[in-house]
Amino acid sequence: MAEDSAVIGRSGSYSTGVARRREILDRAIEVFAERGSDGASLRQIAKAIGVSHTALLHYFDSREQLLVAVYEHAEWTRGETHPWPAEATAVDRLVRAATENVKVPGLVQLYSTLVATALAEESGASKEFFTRRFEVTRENIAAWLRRDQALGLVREDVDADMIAAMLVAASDGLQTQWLLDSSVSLIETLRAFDALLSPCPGAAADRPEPADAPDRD
Amino acid sequence: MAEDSAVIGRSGSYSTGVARRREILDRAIEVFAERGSDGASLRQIAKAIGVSHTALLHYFDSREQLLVAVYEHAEWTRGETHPWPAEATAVDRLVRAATENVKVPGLVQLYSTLVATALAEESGASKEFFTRRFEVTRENIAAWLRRDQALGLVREDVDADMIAAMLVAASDGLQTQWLLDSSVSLIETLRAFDALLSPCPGAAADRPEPADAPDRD
DNA sequence: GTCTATACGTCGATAGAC
DNA sequence: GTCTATCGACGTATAGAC
Repeated sequence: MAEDSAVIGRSGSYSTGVARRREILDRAIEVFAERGSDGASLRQIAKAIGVSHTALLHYFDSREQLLVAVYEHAEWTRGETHPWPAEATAVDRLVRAATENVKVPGLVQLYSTLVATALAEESGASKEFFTRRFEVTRENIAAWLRRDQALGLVREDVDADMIAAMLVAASDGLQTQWLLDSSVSLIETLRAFDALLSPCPGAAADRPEPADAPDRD
Repeated sequence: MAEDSAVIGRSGSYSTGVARRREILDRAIEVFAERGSDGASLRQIAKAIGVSHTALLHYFDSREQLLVAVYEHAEWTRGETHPWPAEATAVDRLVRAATENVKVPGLVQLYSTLVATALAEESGASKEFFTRRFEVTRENIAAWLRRDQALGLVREDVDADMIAAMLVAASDGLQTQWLLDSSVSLIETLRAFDALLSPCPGAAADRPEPADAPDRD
């Protein structure tokens, strides 16, 4: 992920390892995007790439670690492209992420499968990855929420950390419901948080400044 | 589920089928509650019950249908016991359901696994069961929300059906996060919906009655 | 109807040859 | 680095005992 940028510029000889690893991940992402996580056995992924399934285990310790790496790589590849406008709110970011996710149902399926695996195991690659990932995601959203609060866009009588967990949960859960029944209005429902989180018009309101100076802690 | 009550009271001879089926489900629920969904292979469940694994397939068409039946039966068994106080709000009910769920992590794991399976398959028992289940759950919560709105407990500027989907999603997602990291305050975060959904103090407010007359449709 | 025994194909994983 | 061979466990199907 970050490590290879320090390696691939070298002589080109032993960089083939990480380059090949990346090729495998890129191709595996396509497999998931096209066929979903149904044909996701190690042997079927290997066949789609054109190698034996044991070859994959030379780059990844297990099937589970391969799948986690695929999801991580897909997320990273996608996140690289377009920057965020500075004025985007926390809900704005959730909405865009969800919009992009539903375009690739196979990856949402993969996400759901891996989270279920993480819940079921005593310990393992999935568990550690997703525990950490939820933690980071919650922290990011909480920071945006605090900025939104400082800007007067979000009511201040709620705890940003709790709302962050709630937003992540709602986003995940709504994507699940949407995949099962597309009549569930994913984006609209996420947008409903705008109304729930906006400061009440006649509220007490001893807000410090009208805008502009976010007092981050 | 409802069908057997019309059968088991009969002569007692051919009712042994559904009785045995029920025994299997009861024992399987214990297995999941004790060991989670890790040792959830057909063969391991059969061993815990004390029969060969093929015996299970005489009562259930496949492993997947057995697992769905286990979850359904566990949910039904639990729901039988205690009635709801009439004054409980939609959020109250979510909170109690979540409180009971986290007492049996194995069943939450099973739920998560089955939902992931439902998302991954083109069609199948899990997909149909959970699509329908989400639909029913959303409708129930939406009805409670509309009652809460009529009672003046929930703001009326939001759509009950959308909020229902949001509440189900948040509840599912928060249970997932809680299982991975118990520092996430599941109940408190669900309770935060009370503040988000309560009518704003100084809002426009052309509410019909102060309380007391829920106009159910 | 209830259940065991057996077999088939596939799975993730390992060991060792080239 | 990639292969073949092999392992035990899996879900499923079938035949037949009681």
